[in-house]
Amino acid sequence: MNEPKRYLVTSALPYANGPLHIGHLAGAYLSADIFVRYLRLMGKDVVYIGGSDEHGAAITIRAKKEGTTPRAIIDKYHELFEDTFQKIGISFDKYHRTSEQIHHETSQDFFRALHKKGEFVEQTTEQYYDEDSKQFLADRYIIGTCPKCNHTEAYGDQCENCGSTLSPTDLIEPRSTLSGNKPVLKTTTHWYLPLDKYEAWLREWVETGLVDSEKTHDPKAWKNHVLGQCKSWLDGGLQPRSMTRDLDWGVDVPQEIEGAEGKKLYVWMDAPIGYISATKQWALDNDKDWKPYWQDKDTALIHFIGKDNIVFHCLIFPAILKAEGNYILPVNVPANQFMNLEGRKISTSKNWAVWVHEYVQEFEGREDELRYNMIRNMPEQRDSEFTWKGFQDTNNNELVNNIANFINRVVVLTNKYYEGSVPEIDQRHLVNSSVAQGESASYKEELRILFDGLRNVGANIKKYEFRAALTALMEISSKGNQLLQFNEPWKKQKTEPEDVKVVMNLGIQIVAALSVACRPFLPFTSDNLRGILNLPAIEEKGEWQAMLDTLEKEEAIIPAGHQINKPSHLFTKISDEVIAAQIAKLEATEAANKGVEYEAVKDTIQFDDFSKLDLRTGKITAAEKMKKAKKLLKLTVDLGFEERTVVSGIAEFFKPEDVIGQEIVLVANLAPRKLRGVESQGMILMSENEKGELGFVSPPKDWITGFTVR
RNA sequence: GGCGCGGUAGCUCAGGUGGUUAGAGCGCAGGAUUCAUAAUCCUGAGGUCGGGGGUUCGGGUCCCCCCCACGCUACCA
Repeated sequence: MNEPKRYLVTSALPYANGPLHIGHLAGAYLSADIFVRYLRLMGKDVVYIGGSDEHGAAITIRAKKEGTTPRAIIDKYHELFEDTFQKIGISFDKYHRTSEQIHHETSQDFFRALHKKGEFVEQTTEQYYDEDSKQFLADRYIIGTCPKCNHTEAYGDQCENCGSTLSPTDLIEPRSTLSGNKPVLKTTTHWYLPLDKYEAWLREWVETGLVDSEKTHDPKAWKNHVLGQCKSWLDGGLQPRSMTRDLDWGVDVPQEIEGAEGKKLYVWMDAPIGYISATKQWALDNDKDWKPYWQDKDTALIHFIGKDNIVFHCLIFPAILKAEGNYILPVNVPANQFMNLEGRKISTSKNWAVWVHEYVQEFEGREDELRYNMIRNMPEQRDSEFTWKGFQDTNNNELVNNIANFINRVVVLTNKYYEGSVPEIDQRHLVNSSVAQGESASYKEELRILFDGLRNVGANIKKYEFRAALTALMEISSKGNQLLQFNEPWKKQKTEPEDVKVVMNLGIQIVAALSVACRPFLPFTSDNLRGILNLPAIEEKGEWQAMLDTLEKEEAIIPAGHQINKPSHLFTKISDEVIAAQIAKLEATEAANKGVEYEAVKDTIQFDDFSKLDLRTGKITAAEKMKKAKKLLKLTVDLGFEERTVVSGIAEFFKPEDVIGQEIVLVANLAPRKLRGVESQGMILMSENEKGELGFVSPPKDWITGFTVR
C-alpha cells in the first residue's frame, strides 16, 4: 500500500455521563495524540477528531434521578471533557458533540441513504406504549410485578430484586414510569441492519484486507486481540441489529419516513457518525472540504479506542459505511486493553479511579509527568497497571534523572564555557563515541547516530508501538549522557578546549532534537525546552521532517553562534509525601466502599401475601456441576416426604462436594422452571453480602427436613 | 460452558516465519566520576520462559491437554 495522502484520526467519543479517568487517557486519547502530533511534525495532512457522545437512555435516566434535564447533564460533562482534554494536552483538531444540529442532520442523512438503498430490514413487533405521554416506552421506563419473584418494582429489562432478565411483556401489571398509567401494547416498526448479509465481506475485509478485490489494509498490522475479537464475532454469526429505538432523547429518525414518529437512532449508529459530523464542522471552521477525508481512497482512517469498542468500530460501523457506499473503511483500529489502578479494576461507580480533572488541578504544571507514565505503561497488548509509586519512580528516575538532567548538564556547561553561545567547531577534532566506549567518532558520525535514533522513534510511532517509541526517545537522551560521560568535558576544558567544543556542540544538537522528538509525548516539555534553547515554538508543521532532512545531510540542527538561555529545571522530583497523599485518597475511597449499605425495606405486604409462601427445611443429598454453565449447580434436596431437583446459581461460591449434607430452606411452592434443560423445582434461600458473596440460610443443625418455616 | 487476548528475571515489559551462553528499564550489589536536580557512567548477581505431554537433530517460539488472569457471550428462580 502506498503512503496515504492524508489521515483522519479519531478517538472514541467519551460518554457524557461521568468524568474522565486515567483509563480513558491510556486507552484511546494519548495513543491518538502521539500519533497525530507525530504526523503533523512530519508534515502530513492529518485531522484529529473527537467529541462527546450525548445520547442514549442512560443520560435520560440519570437526569430523572438527579431531578434535572438531559441537556444539563450533557452540558456539564461536555464542558468538563473539553477542559480536561485541553489541560492534559490532547490536541484535537475538532472536539465536537453529538447534540449539535450538524450531527443530527448528518446522521439522518446517513439513515436516509441506507433507507433509500433498501439496506434496512423493517421488523414490526409489539411494544408497550404510554397513551398519556404519547410514546413507546423503553424497557427501563416500564415497571411492574416480576413474574419470578413477585417484586412489584421490577424494570422491563430486569428485576433488581431477583436479578432476572426480563422482557417488558413478562411483567404482571405493567405501568409506565412516565405517567404511572397502564401502557398498552401497540405495534412498532424498527429498522434493522442485516449484519448477517454483510458477514462474508466483513470477514474477508478483516482477515485479508480486501474489499471488492481491492487491498485496503494489511491485517498483519492489526493487533492480535483486535483480530481475535472480530473473528470471534464473525464465527459466532452476526445477527441483524436494530438501528432505531423508541426513545425521547437522541437523533430523530427522519420524519418523512413512514412510521418514524417518536423514533430515535440507536446510539451506536449515531455516535460513530459523530466522527463524520465533527469533521464537517472542522471543515466549515477552517474553510476546507471534509469529503476527501472520508471518501477518498488515499485517506487513511484510523480509530483509536479501548477494547470494549472493538466490535462497533471493526464490524458495525464499517458495515454502515460500506452500506452507504461512498465511504472508506478504517485502515487500522489499534485498540488498547484496560489499565488497572493499584491492583484493581478502575471503577467509576466505586470511585476507584484517578480522575484526570482532579489530577490537572492537584498537579498543575505536571501534565507531562502523567502522560509519560501513562505512555510507558500503555496497555497496548494486555492489561496494565498504574500505581502511584510507579508514577513517582518514572518521574524521578527517568524524567528528572535521565532526560531533564542531561539537558541541564548541556545547558549549564554551554553557559559556563561559552556564555550560552553554541560553539563553532573544527570537525577535525574527534570525540569519544557515545555508543562504543573507548572508540573515537567524528562529529558527522555522531549526527548520524542521532539521526538513526530519531528515525527509530518515528518508526515505532507509525507501528502504533508507543511504549517502544518512548523507550527509543529515552535512548537518545541516554546516549547524550554517555557522550558527556565518555568525553568528560569538565576535565578536558583546560587541556583540550577544541575537543570540548565538538562535544558540547553535539550535546546541543541532541537537546535540540529532543525538543522536537519529545513533542508527541510531552508537548508542554517541548514548549519549555524550546524556551530554554531560545528556539521558536513548535507549530507541528513539518519540524521533525525538516530536522531529519538536515541531519541526513550531516548538518547541524542549531548553527554555531546561536544564543541559548539560562538553565532551568524541566522536571523536579515528586516527594514521598505527595505520593502518600494520593494513596491515602484511594484508601479513603476503599474505606468508604467497605461501609455496609443496607437495602431499603420493600413495600409492606399483608400476612396473606406471606402465607402464600411455602418454605420448608431440607438437606442437600447430591450435587453436581451443570454443564455449559458457570454459575449453576444441580442439587438434589431431601424434604423428608419427597426429593426435589433444584438448579441453583451458587457454583461460583460452592463446590458440589462441599454442599452435600448442607441444611437449607427451600421455597417449595415456586413454579418450576427449566434452566439449561433441567427443571428446577424450588429455590434455595441464600443471603448475599455486600461483596455479592452467597451464604446458606440454614435451620438449626440436625433439624428434621420437610418442616415448614414461618 | 463457548470464544478471544495474555501468563518470560523481585517489579514493568521486548522477544516475525523454531537454531549457538533468553533480552531491556527499574530495583539490588560492587566500582568509576563530580559538569549536573546525590544526578551520571561502567560491571555484576537474578529466570527449570504458567504446568504436563508431543513433533523435531534442536521449542519461550509449532501441536495437544490442563491451570491462572482479563475481555466478550450464555447462565443466577
